[in-house]
Amino acid sequence: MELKNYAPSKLNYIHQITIDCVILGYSNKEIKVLVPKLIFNGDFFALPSGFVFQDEDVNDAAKRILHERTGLENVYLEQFQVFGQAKRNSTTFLDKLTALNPDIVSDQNTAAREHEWFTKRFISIGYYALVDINKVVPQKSSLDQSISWFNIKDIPEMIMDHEQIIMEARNALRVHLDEKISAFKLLPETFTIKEIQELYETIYEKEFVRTNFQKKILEMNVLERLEKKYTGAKNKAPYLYKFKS
Amino acid sequence: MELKNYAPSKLNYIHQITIDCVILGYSNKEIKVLVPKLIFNGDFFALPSGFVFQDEDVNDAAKRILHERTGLENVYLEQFQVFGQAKRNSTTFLDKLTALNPDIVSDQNTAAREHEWFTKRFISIGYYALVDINKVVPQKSSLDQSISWFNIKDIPEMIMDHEQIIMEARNALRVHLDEKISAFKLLPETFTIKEIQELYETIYEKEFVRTNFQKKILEMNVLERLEKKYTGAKNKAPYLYKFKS
DNA sequence: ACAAAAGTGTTAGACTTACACCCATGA
DNA sequence: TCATGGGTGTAAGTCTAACACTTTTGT
Repeated sequence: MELKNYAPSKLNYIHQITIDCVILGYSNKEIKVLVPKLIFNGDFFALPSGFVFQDEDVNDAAKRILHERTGLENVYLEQFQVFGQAKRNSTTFLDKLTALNPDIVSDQNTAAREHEWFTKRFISIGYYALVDINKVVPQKSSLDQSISWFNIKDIPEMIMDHEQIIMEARNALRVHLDEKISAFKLLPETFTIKEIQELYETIYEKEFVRTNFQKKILEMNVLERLEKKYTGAKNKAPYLYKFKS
Repeated sequence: MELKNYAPSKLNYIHQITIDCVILGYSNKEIKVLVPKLIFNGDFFALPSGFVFQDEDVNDAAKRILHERTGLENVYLEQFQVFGQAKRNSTTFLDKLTALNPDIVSDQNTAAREHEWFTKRFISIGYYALVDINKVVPQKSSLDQSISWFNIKDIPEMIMDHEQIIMEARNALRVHLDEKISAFKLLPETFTIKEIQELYETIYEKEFVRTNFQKKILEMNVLERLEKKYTGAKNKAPYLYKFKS
């Protein structure tokens, strides 16, 4: 494969800044991260990333990158940390990449220019996004071979410090969860209290007492009670709720 | 005045990234911010700022900038937010500056190069620092006419969005205060509980009940009780404390 | 009627808040 | 001995955690 059509150095981007998005979803009592696998030979996994155009707000760049991979707009998105270590460059990654992909660039001009772009040290601005996993149709970028959801507890080896970025995103989420719960979009439109509880238990990796959890959530006053949900199970049907808007 | 000796474009800095430091101190029941006034004609106030060297950690750059202005090392320093609006450039500031300072650069090469450096759009990484105001001997940089402490409630008009950056720093401090007991970095080596209380009241702009505050602080288990402090006042002498290390 | 799960109520303990009280200090 | 402010104790109120009780569902 060739990089002809991927030449960030030609575009009007700010240099040495990347945006890395940790896109979080929830299903099956697991927090999932949307992780692309790159097209190159060798198993390279990298967070959905991108650059900032000269005339673009940083937050808008993050929204754009998120939209490209998920097709979603109006997603909950939060800038949580800057990763700015000096040795934070792609050299190791690129060495491995070019060793495994000798034919990666044929045109020497492109090679030199893109090599210069990519071997520079990057400062990364970390964002995390919370999405309704059922609404997302993951989109590959031109550099992606595939893109899929991974359990956050079972992330493959990733390039550079991307595993650390994911873990810091989870820490930030834990800190913010309660105070911003109604903004969160990890659940479908309607849901039962049990489902919220399972979500909380997954995020914090601990269990909550059912009856107290129910009260705590209801007393937050952010839920609107809807009809009951009859599943056919031989027990009392739970109410459905949605977030007040 | 001339800019001959200040030519960031010549140095090996990362482009389009600045670090802005909100240096916070405390005295006289006021939170103070260390604000330099620039050497140019016209009243230009700007946060202590700087750039990141190619081979330098972002956090280290912040420490360096802080050290330059305060002479202090091992200061409490926290990265709190990235300011990344696209229209966040110095154009307005530079227009005003050059209008008021027509002789600012004599050498046309320098002028052009530095102009290009400064008119680009910058992404700023905001840090706040908490310092013992008595230990700081504020240092002017080569661009500063003066540097002094301002009550955070009485900040002069500043360039670009620097006033907003200060307010966001205060918000971040309020959120972090208890959990990181960072407040103690604002006090001298030894202090009374009354002094901590006044500090808290200043930061949160609200009053606390003396007796309960005392208990809360002592129960944090981070203070070591020292000798009494005899001031000559005709009342019981309070204990001095220091922060356990 | 029964098991299972949802929803509500109740009680003990922990933590907060308000304030009473005593103590040390210097005039 | 008095006024002042520091330090401690206590009682009421609020919040939290554990769990008992009641309700609803389908077999």
